[in-house]
Amino acid sequence: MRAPTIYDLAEKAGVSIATVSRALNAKAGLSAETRDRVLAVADELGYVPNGTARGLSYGATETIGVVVATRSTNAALAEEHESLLFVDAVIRGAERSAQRIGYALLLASIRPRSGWEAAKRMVGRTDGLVVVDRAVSEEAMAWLAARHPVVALAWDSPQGAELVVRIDNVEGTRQLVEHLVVHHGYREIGVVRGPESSPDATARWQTVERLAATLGARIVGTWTGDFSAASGERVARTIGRSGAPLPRVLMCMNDQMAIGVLKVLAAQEIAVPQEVAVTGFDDIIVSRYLSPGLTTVRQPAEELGAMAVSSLFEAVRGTHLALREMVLPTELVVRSSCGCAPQPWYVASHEATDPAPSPAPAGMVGITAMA
Amino acid sequence: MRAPTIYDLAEKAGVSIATVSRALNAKAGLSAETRDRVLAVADELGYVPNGTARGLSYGATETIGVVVATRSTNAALAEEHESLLFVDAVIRGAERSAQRIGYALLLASIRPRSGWEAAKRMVGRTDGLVVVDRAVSEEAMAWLAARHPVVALAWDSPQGAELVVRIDNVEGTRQLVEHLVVHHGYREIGVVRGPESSPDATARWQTVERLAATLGARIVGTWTGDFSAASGERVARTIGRSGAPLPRVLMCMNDQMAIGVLKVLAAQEIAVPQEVAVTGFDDIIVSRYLSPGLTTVRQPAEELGAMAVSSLFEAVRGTHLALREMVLPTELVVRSSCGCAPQPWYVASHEATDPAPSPAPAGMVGITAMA
DNA sequence: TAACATCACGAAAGCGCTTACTGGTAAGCG
DNA sequence: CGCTTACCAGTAAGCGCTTTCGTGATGTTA
Repeated sequence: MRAPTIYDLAEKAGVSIATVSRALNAKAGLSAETRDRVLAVADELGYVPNGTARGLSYGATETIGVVVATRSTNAALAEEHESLLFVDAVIRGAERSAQRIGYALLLASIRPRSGWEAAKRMVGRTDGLVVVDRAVSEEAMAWLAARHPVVALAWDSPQGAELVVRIDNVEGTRQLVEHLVVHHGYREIGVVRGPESSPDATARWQTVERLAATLGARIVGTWTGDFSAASGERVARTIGRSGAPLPRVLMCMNDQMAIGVLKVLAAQEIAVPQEVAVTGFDDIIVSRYLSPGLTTVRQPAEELGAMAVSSLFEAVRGTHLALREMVLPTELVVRSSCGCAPQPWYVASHEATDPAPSPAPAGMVGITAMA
Repeated sequence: MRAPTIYDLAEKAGVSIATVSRALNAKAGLSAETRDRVLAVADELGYVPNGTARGLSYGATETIGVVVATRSTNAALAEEHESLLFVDAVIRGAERSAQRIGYALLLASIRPRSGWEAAKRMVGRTDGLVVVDRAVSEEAMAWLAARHPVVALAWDSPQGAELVVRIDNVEGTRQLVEHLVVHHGYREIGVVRGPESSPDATARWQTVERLAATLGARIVGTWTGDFSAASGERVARTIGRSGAPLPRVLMCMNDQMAIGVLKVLAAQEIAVPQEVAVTGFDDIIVSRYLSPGLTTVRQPAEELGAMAVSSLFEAVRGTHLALREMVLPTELVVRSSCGCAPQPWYVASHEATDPAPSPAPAGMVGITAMA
């Protein structure tokens, strides 16, 4: 049972295929009766347009590709899942945005030893690509960007990408450090850093270092994790074993490591925030459900994805866009792990359940032409 | 700058387009020199095949669509994210499986008031569809399945779907109840149920009810949530306000509700598991990082996605498949919220960090012909 | 050496659609 | 009344690829 084509519709409606096409695409220059007749037949036959044929003829796929990285080589390991929370949110945002403009979303994941063939193939199947968080090498990025509209997401300044969409790590970190040092008066800071390879981790750490000096606090120790909760655990146990006094606050460069740290501290019955305060970065979903609730910096992951797709769309549509960088704002989220009083119940309840109006989509903090 | 086509390659290599096509697709009947010459030219020009043209000519898109639901109407609300954890894992598994067979993955989300147009459109752009967790209505499912290969994931027996892939809720629940009643000897069980509309929730609840009776335990109360952590909070506060004595164990029909419950209990300084034990279902990522670690039942979400795609592929390829149902096994995950001793550190560490060999992909517990 | 199989490649059809271009009819105008 | 214009709808080209069929060259057999 072959799927019906416009030829079938044309025959059944007694018109030409051109007319069918015009009716289906709501083009002008068709009488209302003809249009309705065609649409009725289409409905009756359960017609669905063939996307490949349409794309070939129209000259555009109306599809946008999202390229993400799956760092772990082992699909069954927890660390893979963990590191992907951010990516999942980005994908959701991208899908939402794509659907709004009538585009489809094609997904490809780059695995450690898989090479970037999957990304390459997407060039011939999409109108543009969103490459998330260094999913491919610089060279691959340059290759892709040379022949396809590409936006780099959460990636500072890759070669060739027309567009960069990222968050304002500096401002988010600044607010957090200020809260800890100025508001709480903490003077001794321990830092759980992220992987060297991560631009986010680097930007956050450099800001902590710079601001701590400025504000009169001291970095009393740094440890390096890989952004996974497991690495947070490892770091916390290392600190415990060292016998050195705990810093007054442990700033973790993302939430997942903070979660690992909190778990170790709870097991060792070290009171948070009384003995040591702990903070994260990202505001992943569960952070609010930890005890104590994790003070962190919210990163608009969905908005990033949505913004990437919509700017890509404009780049494809619009005549041509200047090289641009979009920086989305972050937001300090104060819960109780920093030493602030726990929120009263109704607040927590409100936060989690209230169908309050959506916060306006994160606006752009700055759009700067890149040199 | 137009993208190079096989015509460009043909001209530059001095052969016909047929030969180019044969070289690119590694077809037989080509001399090695010719093949290499064509491939060299393709490489030089940075050729990427046009997927739409290929699909149109070849008669298959080599794409599989995944249709998921986004229940929340408000993209910015936490509940949306929460309910999607499972879906994210499914998508990852599906993508992995698709990539392995050289397929692309197209993603569409059905939003509350968006209708199922997005799913309909996918029929013309894919070779098959995976519909997750009642993302579309029964009628829509029937419509889709009537004209496209469709597999229903985590959805009992929709009209028309050729394939159903789901987990063994009954066995997972059975193990959990047995652990609580037989091993721990708990006799008074409170149940935090999921939404009526969820087949998973229903299957789990019915199993609890049946087994409790069989094993001599009593259901001392049931409350209904909507699978979100926020609803878990609400339920826990309701229980607290009621003044009634706590059941010895609160079985939550998924992890997210358990997380909400745990948060309230922690805030009210009710000791878990000493005063009340708490369990979940799903084994989402963070469950192991809670204090106490959440005892739950692991649901192989990624495997579900992978299995759905690979069976769909076989259904498309193979001559024709009988109606089938695939049931993936669940696994009881004992942590400390049930009253078991906390795992020694090295175990937790191992669980989270060790690059141990992947557990064998979950095998099928049963493949049964559906009537 | 004739007859025939095999091999390597080219010519051309066609996948289902969009979109110029074209034409035919009715209305509007001087 | 002859002409232009507007409105509808049909004809046909072509998007970039795969694949069938055909053909000349080469190798094989009696």
